[in-house]
Amino acid sequence: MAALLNEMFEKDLMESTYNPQAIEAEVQQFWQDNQTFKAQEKPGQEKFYCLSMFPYPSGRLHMGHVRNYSLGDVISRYQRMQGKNVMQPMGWDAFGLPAENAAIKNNSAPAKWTYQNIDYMRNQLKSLGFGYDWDRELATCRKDYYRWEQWFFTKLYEKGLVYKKNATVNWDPVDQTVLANEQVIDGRGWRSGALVERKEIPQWFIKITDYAEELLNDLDQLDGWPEQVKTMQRNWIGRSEGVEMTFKVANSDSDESFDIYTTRPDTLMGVTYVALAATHPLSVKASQNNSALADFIAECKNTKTSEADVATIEKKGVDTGLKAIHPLTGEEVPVWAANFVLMDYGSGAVMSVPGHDQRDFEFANAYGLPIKQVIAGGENDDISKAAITEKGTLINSGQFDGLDFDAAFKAISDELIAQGKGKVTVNYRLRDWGVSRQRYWGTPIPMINLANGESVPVPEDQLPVELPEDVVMNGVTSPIKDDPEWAKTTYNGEAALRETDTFDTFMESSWYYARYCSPENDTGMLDPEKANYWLPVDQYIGGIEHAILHLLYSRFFHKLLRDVGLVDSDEPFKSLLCQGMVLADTYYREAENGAQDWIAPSDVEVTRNDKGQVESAISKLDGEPVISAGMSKMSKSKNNGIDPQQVIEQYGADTVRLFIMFTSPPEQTLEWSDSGVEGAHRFLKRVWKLVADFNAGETKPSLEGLTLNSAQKQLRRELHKTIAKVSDDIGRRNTFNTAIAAIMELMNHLTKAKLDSDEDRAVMLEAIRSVILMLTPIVPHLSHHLWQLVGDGNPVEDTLWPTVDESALVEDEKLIIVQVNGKLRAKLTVAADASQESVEQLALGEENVSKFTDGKTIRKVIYVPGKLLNIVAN
RNA sequence: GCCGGAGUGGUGGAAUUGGUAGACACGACGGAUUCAAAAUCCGUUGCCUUUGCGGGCGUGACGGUUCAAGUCCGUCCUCCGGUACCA
Repeated sequence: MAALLNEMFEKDLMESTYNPQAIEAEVQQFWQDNQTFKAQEKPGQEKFYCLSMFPYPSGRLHMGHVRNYSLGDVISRYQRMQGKNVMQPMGWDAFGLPAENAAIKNNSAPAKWTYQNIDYMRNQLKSLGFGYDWDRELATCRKDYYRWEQWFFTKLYEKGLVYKKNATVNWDPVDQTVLANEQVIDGRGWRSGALVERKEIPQWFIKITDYAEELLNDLDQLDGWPEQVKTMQRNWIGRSEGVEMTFKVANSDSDESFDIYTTRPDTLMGVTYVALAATHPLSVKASQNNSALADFIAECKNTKTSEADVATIEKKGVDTGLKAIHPLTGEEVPVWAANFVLMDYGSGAVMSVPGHDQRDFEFANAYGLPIKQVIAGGENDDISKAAITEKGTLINSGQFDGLDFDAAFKAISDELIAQGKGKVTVNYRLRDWGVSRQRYWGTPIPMINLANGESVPVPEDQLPVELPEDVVMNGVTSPIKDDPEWAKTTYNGEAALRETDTFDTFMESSWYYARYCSPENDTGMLDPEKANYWLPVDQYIGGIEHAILHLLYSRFFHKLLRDVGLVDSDEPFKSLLCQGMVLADTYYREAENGAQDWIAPSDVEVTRNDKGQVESAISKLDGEPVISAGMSKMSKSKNNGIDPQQVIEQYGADTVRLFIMFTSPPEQTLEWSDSGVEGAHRFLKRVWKLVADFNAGETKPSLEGLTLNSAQKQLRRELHKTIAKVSDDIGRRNTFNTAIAAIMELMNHLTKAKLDSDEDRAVMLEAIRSVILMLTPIVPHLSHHLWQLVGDGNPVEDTLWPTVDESALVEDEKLIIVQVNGKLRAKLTVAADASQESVEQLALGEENVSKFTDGKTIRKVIYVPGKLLNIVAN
C-alpha cells in the first residue's frame, strides 16, 4: 500500500507541474548520449543542409543570436521530421577588430579573449537545445582553417585573379595607423582625436569584377532568395551600358588626356565643364603653380572615405585652369577639381551636364558655370530651377537634334568610334575586393615582398603562415608589424619580407559553409565528395544587414571554388531567410550635463491607465520617474540588452524559443516584452496540463472502429485543418508566428473538449500527439518529455511529422458573406453544394439585406462560390 | 545622397491569389476561486453612436483604378537596414 501511494505521489509530481530546468537538462543529456544530431553522408536519403550565420565570439550570446539560431533549429528539426538527412553545424567567425580592442582594454591577447568567449558561448548554445553536430565545429582563427584560405589565395594569384594597387584608407596621423570607418568619429580618430586623413597605400585585391556578369545573371536562379536581397545585389553590381571617351587637355605642352564614362552619351552636347578627382594626376600637376588648387587638394584629404559621407558632403570644387577639348564640338570646356569625384572609382573624372544632372546643376549654379539644355523636357521644360533628368528628344545638339535616347546613344557613340575617340562599354558599379587590412587579428596574407619590389606567393610547402597568438597589444600597431623578426624570410636563397597585412575577415566567412562538410580534412581545403553531397546549403539564415557584402562575397567564393574544381554547384545557398533585429524598450534620465543616462528596462516599472496605455515609468531602484524613449535595437550604448541567460534560467529555453518564434514573423523586427515571455510560458504550462489530465486516465484507445458524434468530428476537423496550416506555415511560408497561433487556437478547443468516452479519449489522444509533434521543432525539450508519456515508444526526434486526414476536413456547410455595394450586411450558412440562385434568394430574404436594396435596382450580382455574394444596387 | 524595407486597435501582430479588417497573444476592465494574495479559470475589449437590433468611421498622408483596396497604381511623410575597413 505504501509503495502504491509512493508511486502515485511520484506520478502526480511528474505530471502536475512543468519544471523546465529539470526536463531540459535531462533531454539535452539524452541528445548528447545518443548523438542524436550527428550528421553523416547517406547517399540514399534526401539531404538537408541547414545553416545559420556563425557568430562573432563577442563574449555572450545576444538575443539576435538566439533568434537566428532558434529559426535555424526549428527549420532543421522540421526537415528532419520530413524524413530528411539533416546537417546543422555551428562555428565561430573568430577574427576581427573587437578582439583587438578587448585585448587592449583588458591587457591580454586577442587569442586568449577569443577562445574564452568561444567556450562560454558554446555552453550557452547548448543550454538552448539547438540540434547541432558539434563534431563539425570550427573556428576561423585556427590555423587548420586559415591555412586553406592562404593556400586558396595563392591559387587565385596563380590564376591571375589577384593583384596589388594603391587604395585609400583612413589615416590617423598621430597614432600613425589605419583606422576602420567605425573608428572615425566626426572625422577624428577615436583614440587619438586627431583629424583623420585620406592616404593611399598599396593593397591586395581580388578580381570580383571578372565575375560581375555571372554574379548578376545567377541571381535569376536563386528562387529561394527574397526578392529584395536579389534587387539589392543587382543594384550593387550595377551593370550599365554606356560610352567611354577620351577628352584631350587643350592648354598643355604634352599630349595629356583623360577618360570618362557616361551612361548618358545623349547629353554629350550639353557638357559645359568636366570634373576631376582632387587627387587626379592632372589636378595634382596643375596645383604646382595654383595655390588655391593646392589648398583645395589638401582640404580634400580630410574628406572621409565612406560612400555615405562622400555622397552627403557639400559639393565643392576649384578651377584647375586646364581646358579640355570636347571630343565632338572641339570647344574648350573648363576642367574643375571636385570633392565628389573619387580617384578610387572609375577613371577619377566625370563629364558634367548641368542641364540634365541634378548634382551638376547645383554645382554649376554654385560656381557660375554655364548650363545648356540639350534635351527637350516636355511638360517640365524649365531648367532655371532644376535639371531635366528624364530622357527625351535632343535639341541644341546640331546634327543629333530630334533623336530620342536610343537613337542618340547610337549616333553619338558611332561618331565617337568613327573618330577614334571612344567606345561603347559595359560598366559595373561593383569594384574589385580589397582584402588587405593593416591589423593583427586576422589571417596573414601569404605573400612575400622581395627586395626588388616584386611580390610572390608563399610556396605551398611553407603554409600556413602562422599568426603568433601569444602577443602583447600596444594599442596602435599590429604585433606582427612591430616585431622586426616576424616578417623575415628568404625566397630563392635571398632575404625577403613577408606581408604583414592580414585578410579582410569577410574572407573567412566566405567559405566556412563549405568547410563544414569536411572540417577535419588536413589534406585539402575541402573533400570534394563530401562537399558535393551536402552543398549547396538548402537553407541559410541570418541578418538582413548581410544582404550585400557577406552574401555577395560568399557567392563569389563559391564560383572560385567551383573553378578550381572543389565543388560542382554554381551557387552556395539555395534558400535564404533574413531575420529582423531584436529591439527592446529604452528609458533614460537627463544627466546634469544634459547627456542621457540610459536605464535598463529590467529596472523600470511601467504604470498603465484603464485603457492599457502606458501612463508613466518609474525606476524600481529609487521610485523616481524615468523618460521612455521607445523601442530600439538591443545595445550596450542604450543599456537595453536582455541577457538570454537570465531568461533561460527563469523560464527555460523552450519558453525563450517559443516567445521568439511567436512574437514576430522572422523577417520583421522583434520587440522584446517580458509579459509576452510570460504568455509563452503560460501556454507551455497549459500544454503540460492537457497532457497530464489526459494521462491521468488509464486508456489510450485507437480511433479505429469507433463512430464519432458531431462534436468529435468537429474537433477532428479543427485538428486536421491545423495540421494543414501549420505544415504550410513552417514548411513553405516560414511564418512560424502564425503556425504557433494556429496551435494555440487548437489548444483552446482541446482544453474545452470532453474526456468521458473512449471516442472522446481517442480523438484527444490523436490531437495531443499531433500537438506535441507540431511543437517539437519549436519547444523540443518539452515535446521530447511529453512524447515519452503519450507517444509510441520511439524518441520524438525519430518520429515523422503528422499527416492530414483529408476525410476529416470535409465540411457540409459553408459560410457566405453577403455584401450590398461592397459593405457587409449579412452572413449566411448554406449547404456546401448550394447553387448561386439559392444563395441569392436567401440573401435577398434577409431583413438587413433587403433594407439596403429596397427601392433600388439591382445592377449586378457578384458571386464568389462558397465565399461571398456582393449585390450592386442603386 | 543612393539602394532596399517597414508603417494596421492601448501593444506585438493576423488577413497566403483584390473578397468578413483586427486571428493568436499581451495589456486593461469585470467576475469566479481564496481569510487574503499569487497562480488558475470564465467573460468583455478598434473608435463614435444606439436600451437593443443595428448604423457610421477606420489599416502613415493625399489622390486614383475596381462591384470590392491593408493588398494594385501615383505623389509624399516618418522610421529602420546597407553604403565596400563593424561583423
